[in-house]
Amino acid sequence: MGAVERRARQREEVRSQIVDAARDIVVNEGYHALTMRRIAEAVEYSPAAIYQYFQNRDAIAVAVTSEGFVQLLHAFAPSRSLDNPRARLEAIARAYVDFGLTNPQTYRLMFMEDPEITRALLAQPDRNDPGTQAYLAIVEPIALLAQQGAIDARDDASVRAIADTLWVTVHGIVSLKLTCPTFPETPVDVLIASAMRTFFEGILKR
Amino acid sequence: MGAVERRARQREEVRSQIVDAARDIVVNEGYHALTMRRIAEAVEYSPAAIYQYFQNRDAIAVAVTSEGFVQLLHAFAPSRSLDNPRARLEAIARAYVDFGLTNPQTYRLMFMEDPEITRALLAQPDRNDPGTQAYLAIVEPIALLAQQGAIDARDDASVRAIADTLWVTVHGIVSLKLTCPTFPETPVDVLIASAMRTFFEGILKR
DNA sequence: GTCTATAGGCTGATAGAC
DNA sequence: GTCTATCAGCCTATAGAC
Repeated sequence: MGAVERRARQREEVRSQIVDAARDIVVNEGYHALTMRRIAEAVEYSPAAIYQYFQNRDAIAVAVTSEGFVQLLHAFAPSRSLDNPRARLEAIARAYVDFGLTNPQTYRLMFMEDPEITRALLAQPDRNDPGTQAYLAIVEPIALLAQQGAIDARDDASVRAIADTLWVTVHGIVSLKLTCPTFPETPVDVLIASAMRTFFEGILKR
Repeated sequence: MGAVERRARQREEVRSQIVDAARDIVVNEGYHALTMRRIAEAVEYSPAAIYQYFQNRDAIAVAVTSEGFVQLLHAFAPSRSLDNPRARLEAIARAYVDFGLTNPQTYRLMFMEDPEITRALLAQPDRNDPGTQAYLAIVEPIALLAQQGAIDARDDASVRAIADTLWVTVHGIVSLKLTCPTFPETPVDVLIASAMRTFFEGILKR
């Protein structure tokens, strides 16, 4: 026993060192700085060696982005204990914006940079990937509100339309602030409060 | 008369040929393809000659982006004839999303790529640049609604907070669709209808 | 003003030795 | 598996001839 498993383990070890190094480069210098040479330098291998572990640079970028979705899902964890669906949604929305603003380069990679990378992780029908899980964390409380009759949403598509409305709002806050930090001038906490208030006033029946 | 003015005119002519070529490259291939060599090839000059007209590549990118803001402002023009502030806002919001989706590479350059380029055009106190004009096109109808007592907005900052809420919403729709064209699945016309309905239900007093 | 030539970098990816 | 060496490009920007 052992030799095969040990080698597989060592291989995984090196792979994760590569992804760790790549993540550090992206976080500190942005996606544009993610080159095979820089990664190789960081893990103290030759650039050629990296290709034994990843087919190309894109595959490494996808691995880093995938980690980002895991982190985002983790950022949602505390909110999930809230029973009240509105409170949960609001906590998730704030966690989302907070995640994006505190991990700007990761967020850019996940949602603003290369559609191919984003598609590789979000466009799959697989309902167990972290990206879809994060999405469902938004959909579920909305479905609950619909069930309770608190909002108007006859079918599944209507529930998802409202969830997507919330998603584009928080994504809009993050992505605009990342590219235009000073204009518009509304501070981000005021902006998110206004957006949340407007959203709930807009969807809740009265 | 003549010699000095003619040279200035010719100079402007070449400058605008350069910007036109740069815009075509961005529109057809994206910002990453905007290189001095490609621009020079398109205008049939040597790369070195371009530096007689622009200090560097960034200055050309700023000029292209600036044109984008002019185009955006033009896209708003038809909406401005609408007297009803809500109808005007809704028309502007739809024009905004339409502009972003039909000019994806220009939109990326304006709002999703390089914060330096965006700042060069948006962060100035100058209230006459097209970017600020476009922003004011959103602020004004909101101020009107506030004046009419249709919404709750005591002061200027509150008006701007609501305007910014609308802006991040439409920006969120465009920028998410540009990077994730297929996920979320809500079609863009349904999404914008939901977002507009939610926004107005959310801000209008009843 | 415009050119050629070039400095001085950078990139992803691969062949072939060990 | 890992290396060195290299292919085959790409880039911005400038010096200096004309």
